[in-house]
Amino acid sequence: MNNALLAPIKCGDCPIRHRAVCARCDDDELTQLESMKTYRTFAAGDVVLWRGEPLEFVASVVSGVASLSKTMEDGRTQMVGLLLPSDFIGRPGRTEIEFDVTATTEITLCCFSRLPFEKLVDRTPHVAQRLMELALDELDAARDWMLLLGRKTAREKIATFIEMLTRRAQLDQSGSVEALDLPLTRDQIANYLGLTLETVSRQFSALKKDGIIDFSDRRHFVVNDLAALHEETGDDADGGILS
Amino acid sequence: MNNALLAPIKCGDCPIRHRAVCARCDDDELTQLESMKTYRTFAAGDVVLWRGEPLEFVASVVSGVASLSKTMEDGRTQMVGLLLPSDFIGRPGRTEIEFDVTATTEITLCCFSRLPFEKLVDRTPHVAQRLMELALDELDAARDWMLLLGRKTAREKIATFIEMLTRRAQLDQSGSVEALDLPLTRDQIANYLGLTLETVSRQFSALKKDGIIDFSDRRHFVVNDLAALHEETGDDADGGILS
DNA sequence: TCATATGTTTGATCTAGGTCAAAGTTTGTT
DNA sequence: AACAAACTTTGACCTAGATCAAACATATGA
Repeated sequence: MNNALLAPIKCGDCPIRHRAVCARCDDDELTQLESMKTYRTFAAGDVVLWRGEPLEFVASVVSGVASLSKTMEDGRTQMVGLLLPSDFIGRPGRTEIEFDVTATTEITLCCFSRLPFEKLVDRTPHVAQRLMELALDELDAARDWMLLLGRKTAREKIATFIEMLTRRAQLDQSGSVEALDLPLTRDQIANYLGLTLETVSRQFSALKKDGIIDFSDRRHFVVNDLAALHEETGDDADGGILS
Repeated sequence: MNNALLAPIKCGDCPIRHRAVCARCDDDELTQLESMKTYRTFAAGDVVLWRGEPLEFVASVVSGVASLSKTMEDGRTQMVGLLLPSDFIGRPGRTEIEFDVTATTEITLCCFSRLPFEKLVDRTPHVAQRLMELALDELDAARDWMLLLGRKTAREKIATFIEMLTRRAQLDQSGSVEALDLPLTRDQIANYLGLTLETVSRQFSALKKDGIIDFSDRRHFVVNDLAALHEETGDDADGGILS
């Protein structure tokens, strides 16, 4: 199978590459997708989807960041995923989700109505194949995170998180060396890493004191030494966390 | 779509229902599957697949239990999944895995060579659909486990684990009330739950002291009070962990 | 501009679960 | 039966990270 043909492509005027769509889609398919496309914007803090709510659309993140999270009865919450630009929301064949999706920054989604989209998927096996790819990528990411949650120290967790944000930013913005956006509050980061917000703050301070990162303000950081940062993640040389 | 048609069915003389195969498979497809089927048995402790090793086969677990695990350079390990009878091993479109698969008890797999199986999948969209279902189930299970690893106490983790084993046993053996098999050592359970083996042992002792479970020997337990056990899991009434 | 709300940092203290150590159990082997 | 290897339990102690508390920033709005 030709991998180039499976590479994600741009779709209309979206600034991102839709991972669910690829160069094997013919013009007719792309036109159909284009015609069912609508944009939706949510403010930081808005809930995009509640757990158990019927799914009306699938979507790609065009800009901004959203979180997937699970909450226990007593309020303890754990993020189970982060949606960054170009990530896909949708579960082929499922009509609901079992976690909340919340915008952590202002976010714009490129939405496709679920039913027409699924009909298109049923007719086009290579799109179905691509969605399977995405599901397996998410599964790999979830399992990497299980290792992080179960076995890493607070410092390793923070280093892994910053490295992941840096990698993603490099992928998307092709290597700008400016300060990067920290799209979550300390509290949200804590919920992502299985820590408390105080521990997150302390570890940020420690990494800063050690000269590995710097903060221009509390929502923007710079990595001074990527190799040193990687050393702190606990992952082996080639790097465990991807996507 | 008719759900009954998507229910897993028995395949030849396997004592389990293959989740990857369903009643929509026609006789021709079933015959093809039957012809590419081989059984493999591994002793407790054997590695079924190493991380990074090319996948030669996909398989269903017929009997016994295997674990999926990730290991850090310094030896810390975290299980990222358990394979119980009827579970499926295989990643459509992927040629390798990024975790180790190890038999934790003697295990028998019903294997299908990967390439012929994938060709069959490509020809039969409903099997592809079913594999997508399985991937999404795994993803849901992984995310439930992320909540467990990130936010639950040792006691809640142990209770959740025992409840999960009990649920699965009820599903498979239709409600026998005898002692259930504990298919992992204390050390393996610790690696599954993000704990140490000593903590696992102490929590087992505590639950026993509280009359919630009993041990006939160290590899067999009885749940005296399922409702009380559920109370200890931290999950809400309807129960979070499925699979 | 001041006031109030929302985040963040830092310090002091506490504790769940880890670590270290030793004694029991079970299982398999000769 | 006796020994060894593997696994489990229990106790004593320790520590990473949680909890509690207070000061400090930064933003929003009247």
